[in-house]
Amino acid sequence: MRTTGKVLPEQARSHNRSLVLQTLYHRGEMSRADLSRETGLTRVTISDLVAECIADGIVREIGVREVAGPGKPPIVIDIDRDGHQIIGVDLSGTAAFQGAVLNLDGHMLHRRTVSLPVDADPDEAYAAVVELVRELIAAADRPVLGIGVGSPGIVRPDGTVLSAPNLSWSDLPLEQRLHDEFAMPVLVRNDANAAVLAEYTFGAARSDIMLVRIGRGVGAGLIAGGQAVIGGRFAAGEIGHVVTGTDDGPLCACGNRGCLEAWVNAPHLLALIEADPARRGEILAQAGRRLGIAIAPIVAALDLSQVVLAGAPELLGGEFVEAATKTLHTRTLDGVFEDVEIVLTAQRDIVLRGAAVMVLSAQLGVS
Amino acid sequence: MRTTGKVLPEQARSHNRSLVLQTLYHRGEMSRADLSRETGLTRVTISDLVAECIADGIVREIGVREVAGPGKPPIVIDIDRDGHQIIGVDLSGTAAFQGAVLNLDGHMLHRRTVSLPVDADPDEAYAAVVELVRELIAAADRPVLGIGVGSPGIVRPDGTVLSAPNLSWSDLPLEQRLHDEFAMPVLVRNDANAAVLAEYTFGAARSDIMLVRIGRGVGAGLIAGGQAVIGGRFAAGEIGHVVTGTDDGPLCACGNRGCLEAWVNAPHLLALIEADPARRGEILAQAGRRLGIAIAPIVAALDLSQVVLAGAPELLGGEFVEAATKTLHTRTLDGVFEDVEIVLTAQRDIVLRGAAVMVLSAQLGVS
DNA sequence: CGGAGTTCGTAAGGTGTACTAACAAATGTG
DNA sequence: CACATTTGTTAGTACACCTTACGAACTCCG
Repeated sequence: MRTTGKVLPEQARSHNRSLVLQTLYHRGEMSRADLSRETGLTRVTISDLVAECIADGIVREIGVREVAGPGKPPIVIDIDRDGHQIIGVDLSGTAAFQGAVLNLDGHMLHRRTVSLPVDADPDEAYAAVVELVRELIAAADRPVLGIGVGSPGIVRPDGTVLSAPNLSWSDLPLEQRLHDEFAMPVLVRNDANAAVLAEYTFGAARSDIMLVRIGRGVGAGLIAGGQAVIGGRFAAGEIGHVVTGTDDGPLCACGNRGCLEAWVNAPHLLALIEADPARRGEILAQAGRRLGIAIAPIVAALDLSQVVLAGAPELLGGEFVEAATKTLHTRTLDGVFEDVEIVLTAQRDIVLRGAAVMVLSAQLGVS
Repeated sequence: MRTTGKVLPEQARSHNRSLVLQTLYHRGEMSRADLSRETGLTRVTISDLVAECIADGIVREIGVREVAGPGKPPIVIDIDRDGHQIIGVDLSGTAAFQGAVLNLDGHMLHRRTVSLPVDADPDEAYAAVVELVRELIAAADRPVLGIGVGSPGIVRPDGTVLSAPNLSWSDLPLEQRLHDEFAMPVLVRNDANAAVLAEYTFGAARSDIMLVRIGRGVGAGLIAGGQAVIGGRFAAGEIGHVVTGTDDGPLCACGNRGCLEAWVNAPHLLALIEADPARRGEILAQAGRRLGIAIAPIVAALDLSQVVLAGAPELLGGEFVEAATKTLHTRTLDGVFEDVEIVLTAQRDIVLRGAAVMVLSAQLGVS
């Protein structure tokens, strides 16, 4: 694969520092000697790296571990999970923006919401984001590590929102403008990409997963081989308007017929169920089958271990996920893909927590 | 993303060495000063790295460039593209195995073939591979950099063929056994993965592509963000038995109906055309549409820039690729995926050349 | 035609990173 | 209580890349 760029000793050091933090983050409290065994770096190097992290206030010494057996008792250290805080923002709501102050573990400490006027113009929407972030920074009671934002639409890796129809944004350098405004690290990414990061970091750690968000629209975030998939046009995961099946289907807002989003969007399903409550199970199963049809080629092509759904559990939880799983299995090769799971995420506020992971990853190298 | 492992200074050096070779490989002849500007490393470091590569016989000084302008004329250096040779092997044929000796540019210097008895048992098939490699090594007239093998079936990253039904192989540690046999670097990978590497290295350099091989079977190799996609079960690209469409379809060898492979495999298309030559165009267009249906979700999910087809050009070249492209565009979101191309590869012997790239990549860090 | 300026490649010495070797501190074991 | 074991630190070494400086070879211009 293409070599990316030169590596200087300094960068190697920061890589090893990230390795230490990553290990501490996921394994929890441990001694320097444990870290040395875990990472393969020598105790001397670990001591040096840890001293640096302690000086930065990222790591702290907990105390001495009482241990049976010979030898000097180890000093237990850990990430100082409450020493810094992260601002997470979710712009995917239709009527309001959600925000939260989180600790480094991704736990929500304070929540804020700003409602968005109907048909808000781009500047109003931006002003609402700024107001939300300002409130959150005021609510934070520890140094803030950075601001993570999950935005709908297509977002460039530099945090420019190329197009977000719901917010009437196009080519908005949101990350840059928020950075200028608040003078701290800012990361802006697509909402579904943020969500899959949360699942990857806080959920069962598979290295190949797809997370499908089903709400008013449908969008996915993908991780392949432990790497987020971005795409050449930064539009990876935009599967909402893939035509699903060869038998026509409902009319979609985009003008086509049979788009996945037209089949399975939440308001559509709720309307169908309200019109005929008795057929609820059948309606949900039909929608689940359509999801299975759409994702089967993706699961096979990427050899995904797991597909995670995020959306209203009362819609997606029962007949929907069962029908989707069954359809996925009947439409892919037996013996290889028969153990692929479709599950609902256990995470609440998955975009907010994903936005926090973005900051963790960029600032500490942890995810 | 998960940090992979510790980085020692020695590894940083080998990374930078690969960067130098990579740059030289793709840009061709240039001076040390050019390399310094291109890579960002200083002239001093470049001189050091280049000296090491020259000592290893990988790089050579070509001569002094005649140049207009002031300053000392540069000494032009380049990869010694004919100083070493690579053995490439393609096991995807049904009646015979193909092999070749290639130079570092991927040009074929000598070809060999061994025919495979019908219903060969696993040991006979393995013996045929050994014989082929032995002949190729004898034919090579420069030091051999390594042996690359593209095998059908599911291949683990360590070169163990987990299952290759056509060859009756299962859990065959082919890479290890060939390494024991020939005492030189050996790389065994899936044939479609090898093919996409060839396309990536020698074709137009997009960083997100899928290559679909259509012959007796259908298989794909994927590169996302410049990284080969492997998959949790090492089965990425196994899209042959994805059911395509919701209107039944032809019976597949696997027992299902409507698999992509059942729709578009070459013998099937040839049989249909022979039965009714007048409908040739219609038959090919129908098959192309099925391919478009199957890959549309994959293109959208990964945001691929290009889908490359490898197979018989007389089948895939005309109506097939046109219908596939049109279907892909009508089934994905307009304005985002409308410029995705489906093209036939310009490469001949793409698996052989991909096998050579595997060796280049492993030994020199070049791809 | 000779000096100034430019570019290339190399040499010498400095900085940063991780390593090995060795040691003090704190504990369990015979 | 001597000894082994484990932890964390100190001292010195190896390595990679850097900055600075210089000789070589060429062009340009007075």
